[in-house]
Amino acid sequence: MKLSTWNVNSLKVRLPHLLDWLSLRQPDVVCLQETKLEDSKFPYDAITAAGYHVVFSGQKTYNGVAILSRWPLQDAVVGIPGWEDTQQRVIAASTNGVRIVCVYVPNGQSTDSDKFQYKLAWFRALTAYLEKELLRCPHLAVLGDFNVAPADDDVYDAVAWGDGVLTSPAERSAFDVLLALGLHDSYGLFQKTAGTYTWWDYRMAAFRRNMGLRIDHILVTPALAGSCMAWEVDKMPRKLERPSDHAPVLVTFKLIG
DNA sequence: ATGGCGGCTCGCAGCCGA
Repeated sequence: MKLSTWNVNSLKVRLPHLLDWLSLRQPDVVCLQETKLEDSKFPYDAITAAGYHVVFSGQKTYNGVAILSRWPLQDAVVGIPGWEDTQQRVIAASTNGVRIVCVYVPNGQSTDSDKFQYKLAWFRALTAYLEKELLRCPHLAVLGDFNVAPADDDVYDAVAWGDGVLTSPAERSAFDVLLALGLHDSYGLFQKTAGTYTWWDYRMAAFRRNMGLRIDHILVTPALAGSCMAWEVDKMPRKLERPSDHAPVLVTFKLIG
């Protein structure tokens, strides 16, 4: 079973890349972020024609999330239940016995902004939500763009980034609190390689110079971690013309059944 | 090194992302 996550930065623009990538890599489950599409404009037909079931929640211009799966998707839940949010950043569903939670964590803009306070509040709400979900779902994975580089090794120049947004102690603490619920960052299950990133700025030839951050993550319960065989960031789509600034991340599981 | 890039919009400039 192969699970993946990809911030596509506009599904309208990136649909050809996505369809090519699905055909090439054949992931079983794909979580998408920043679709930037109203639900009425979601490319449902193209994705089902590619052999995937899909659930989605979007809005105009910003945000928007979706889950694609080879298997039927059941019990879809949009947003964080009981927590009001006008921004479409979370969708969850069950497929092939695994609870999938797709997240697009707020960016935060700068640590002294209102948007940063929203980011921290959002993390608290997500944590409370997942705490309950974990009680009933031993096979659960949280995939998405977390907008947090958990450690200095996840930043091409930790000194330059300092305590700013994406690397601040407050955000790293929020991320750690999430893991403390009983989730593993699947990247940490394997040998780490220096310079492993999932996002590169469009500017400054950042991708060519590997000036990136590891901010897209796949978190898994202990039951899933035990069958996790591989973690990978696929840099190929980042090399295409008009790429997303994020590359897809994949994990492979050896599951019974 | 946040500016350069690239997405979006009742667009032609400004907001937002990371």
